[in-house]
Amino acid sequence: MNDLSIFKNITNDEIEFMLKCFHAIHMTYKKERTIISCIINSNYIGVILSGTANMVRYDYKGNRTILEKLERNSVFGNIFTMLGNDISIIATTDCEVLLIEYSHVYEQCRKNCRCHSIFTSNILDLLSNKVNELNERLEVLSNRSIRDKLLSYFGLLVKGKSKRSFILPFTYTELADYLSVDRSAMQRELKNLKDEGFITTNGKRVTLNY
Amino acid sequence: MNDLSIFKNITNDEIEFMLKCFHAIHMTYKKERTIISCIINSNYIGVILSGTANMVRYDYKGNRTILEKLERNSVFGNIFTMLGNDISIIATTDCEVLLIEYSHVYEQCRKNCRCHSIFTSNILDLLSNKVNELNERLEVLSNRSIRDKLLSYFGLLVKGKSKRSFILPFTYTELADYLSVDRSAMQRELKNLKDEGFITTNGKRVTLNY
DNA sequence: TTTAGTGTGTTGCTGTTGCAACAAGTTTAC
DNA sequence: GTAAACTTGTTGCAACAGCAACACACTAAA
Repeated sequence: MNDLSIFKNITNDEIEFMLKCFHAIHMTYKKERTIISCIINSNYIGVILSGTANMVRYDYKGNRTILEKLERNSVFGNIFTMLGNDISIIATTDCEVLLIEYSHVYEQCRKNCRCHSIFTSNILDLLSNKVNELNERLEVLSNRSIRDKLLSYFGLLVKGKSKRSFILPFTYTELADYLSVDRSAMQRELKNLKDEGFITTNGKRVTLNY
Repeated sequence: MNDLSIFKNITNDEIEFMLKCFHAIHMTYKKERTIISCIINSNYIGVILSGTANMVRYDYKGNRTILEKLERNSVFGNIFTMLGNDISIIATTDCEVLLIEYSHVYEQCRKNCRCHSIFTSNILDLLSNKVNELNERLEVLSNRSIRDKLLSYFGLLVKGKSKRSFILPFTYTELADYLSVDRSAMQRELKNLKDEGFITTNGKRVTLNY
């Protein structure tokens, strides 16, 4: 458990203690199921322990936007993204999720434990990371053409890596919904990029040749 | 000063003390000037005390994107948005800015003052707000057409208000760069919306008729 | 093993958008 | 008060993107 960002610098013993103190709930969800807190009206933080899920929104036209890909270590909840009628989280494989009521974090617990302040500081780090991710996502979406959206997103996926090659975390259908573009138009543009030699693909493996 | 979100629940006396403790710097910038910290490599938080500014990014094609409109009470800095070679903040009127080194916030000051923990908690609130704003911005940009981007953005501007009317915080040229669309195409779409009776405009005052 | 469902790849058509260009109105600075 | 710089409003044109449709994988369930 202490490999999770939310529990960074906290020992396993402390984590066990905290989970009781915070009344944390351990949930499992089958593939395709909607992950919603059983305590929908309260503020909670969810942590993905295993499996993958997509945070999605459907607009009034029925267009799906994939807001975020969630996997082990990902967090969600109202302090990160308000989940409402239009936004939901769908398990893309079987999932284990930990739910923590946020009120227990705000209200200093009686024992005034050391781990509590570390936990709060971890939440701050997670929030700061979230802001970063959103800024990157914004940079991708602010491109005016599908081509530039693709190249901008691919650029992010190789950032900091030595190889200019990666495995797409999405199906191509999902990718289109992540970039907020029409799938067939995106497919066409991918073909153009391949024909012009900018990229090479092999299934979900993409290599940038520039 | 204690009307500023970053100093919420802190008395003016305490603020004065903190500003010394944090080695805060008070800067002024003339209209059109770039607001950059004189301590560019360190982490700082900037607070706009007066005036307005735009956070902008220029892509490789020279397209400008307005990321955010800043005014009194707005904050910026690396924990919110990494300011680099491509992103900068330009004063749109004369500005007063307060710069606070973030290291002073992390490292608990020797006096272990009450206000310090309130300050940290305020930063957390600001981060959480920032995440919210970014999510809203994302919702606007994820619309596929200019029309839907406009309507989605206008919807945000009247959200929670009783009147379905507002003054645009941007010039129309800036608005196009905020929505990441071509200005003339946007102008054309605004005209369509007016012709179809969805909106009425009078200078920067926009009224929604639905 | 068959079938239903979903992802991938492709194309024609059409409406939308970006670009360039220009005129007219406004603001700012000298 | 005038010139320069910028914003607003408009249009034609060409490129692009969205939509619908279909064929062909591949996967998962019956």
